[in-house]
Amino acid sequence: MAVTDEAIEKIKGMIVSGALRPGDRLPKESELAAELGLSRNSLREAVRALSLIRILDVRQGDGTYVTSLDPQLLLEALSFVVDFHRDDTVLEFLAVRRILEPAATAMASALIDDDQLDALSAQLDALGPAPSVEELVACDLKFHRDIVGASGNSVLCSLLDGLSGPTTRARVWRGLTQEDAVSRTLHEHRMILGALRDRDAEAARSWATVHVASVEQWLRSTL
Amino acid sequence: MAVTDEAIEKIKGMIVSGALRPGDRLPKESELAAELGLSRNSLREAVRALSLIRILDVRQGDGTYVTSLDPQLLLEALSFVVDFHRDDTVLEFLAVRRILEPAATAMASALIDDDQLDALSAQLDALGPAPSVEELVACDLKFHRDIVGASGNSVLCSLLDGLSGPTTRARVWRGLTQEDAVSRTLHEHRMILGALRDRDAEAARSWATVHVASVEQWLRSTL
DNA sequence: CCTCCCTGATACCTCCGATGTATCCGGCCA
DNA sequence: TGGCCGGATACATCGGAGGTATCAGGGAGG
Repeated sequence: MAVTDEAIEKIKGMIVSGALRPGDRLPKESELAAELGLSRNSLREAVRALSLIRILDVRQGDGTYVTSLDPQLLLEALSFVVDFHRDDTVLEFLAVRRILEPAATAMASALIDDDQLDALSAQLDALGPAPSVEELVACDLKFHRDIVGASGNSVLCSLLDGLSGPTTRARVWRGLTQEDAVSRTLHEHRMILGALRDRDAEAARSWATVHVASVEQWLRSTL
Repeated sequence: MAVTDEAIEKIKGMIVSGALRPGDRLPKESELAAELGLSRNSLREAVRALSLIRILDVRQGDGTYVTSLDPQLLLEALSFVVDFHRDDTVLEFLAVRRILEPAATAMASALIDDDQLDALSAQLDALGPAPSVEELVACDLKFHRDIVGASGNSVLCSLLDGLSGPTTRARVWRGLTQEDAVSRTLHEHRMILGALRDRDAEAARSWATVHVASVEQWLRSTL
């Protein structure tokens, strides 16, 4: 195995074993390189790779630190990976989202509090009578993100966040090509919100399923 | 932004835009470095980072290639990230798996063919009367992987594969500490298989839920 | 006495050039 | 024809030099 890969494994080992804790500072490049038995150049490759997936946080002039290792942070890297997928696999991502999103919405129905519900209502009302496509997509993303965030499972939340990336483009196209998609989407949002207010987990789950499935159906017929 | 990060973005852009296709070979280090306007050393950091998450495949003495970009390959990187999570977030991962696995099992009930069902049966029968913990865990992983693989959704399959990593340790502990876990697990496996043979999606979903939930419950009571 | 600016130390950033090593391919020999 | 061998190619690794961002501490000014 290459020395750089060894270094990646060793640093990973130090973190997993607990020798390095979240927020800890690593020895400076030259020291760590000497400690691991490789050149600074090769060590930098290892650090850069771990930095890309948010394991390490490098700050010039300061030092290199272990990140918080929060699920949210680590799964952020997922969206980077997801960006590389071509359109023909978008349907598979959407199918997974269709499984997760209804479950998350149902979970949220039991945990979301009144303040959050009011905020969601205000958010929907804030949309003008003729919103732009960009506004609509942003609102849609925030609406679902807030609900999933109330599910109480940060892994689930981050995962859905990452998976929603590739469907965003699809939503834009849909807004551009399908006229009644806007009003239908807003209606579905209000129905989901209503189900959450009623603490009706099954209704919330069903409306979320309908919501994702409509995008899926449209996309399937288009490709 | 640092030149290395710029290089990462540029290479990503070349792939996403289609200028570089899966399997394509990149220009050699020195040429690509000149093309992107940075040193070979800095370029190597970018390439190494993209190599860690399976976007690029570097072969010494040959060249650097774009991988197939299959969802399976890219989500392999997920398990690397998941390894960094501490035990206190295992429950959240397990909760996500509890959502996905039943859905995948239900999907498989409609698609799995007789040969695959026979293979699963043979696999369960192959376990001796007193299997070791390692054998049991390996068998358990393979059993679920094969079923999820029959769901027809490779993204779902890879995702579950990645998420199952951290629960593996839990399963080992369980096998070590809970006496009747072995026979109960095997019984649940047979019931899942029976539901698949009957093409009974709802029964398959329920047995899969029971299966994951039992691990979740045990883990919750232990931590 | 407190605040602001400057300066030095520290640590990462970027580059260059050289050497080692694995792979591929074409020519040579049996 | 088939296998062996050496050159060409491209990545792997190294050591050092100069640049830049950050932080902490000291001194001038209010």
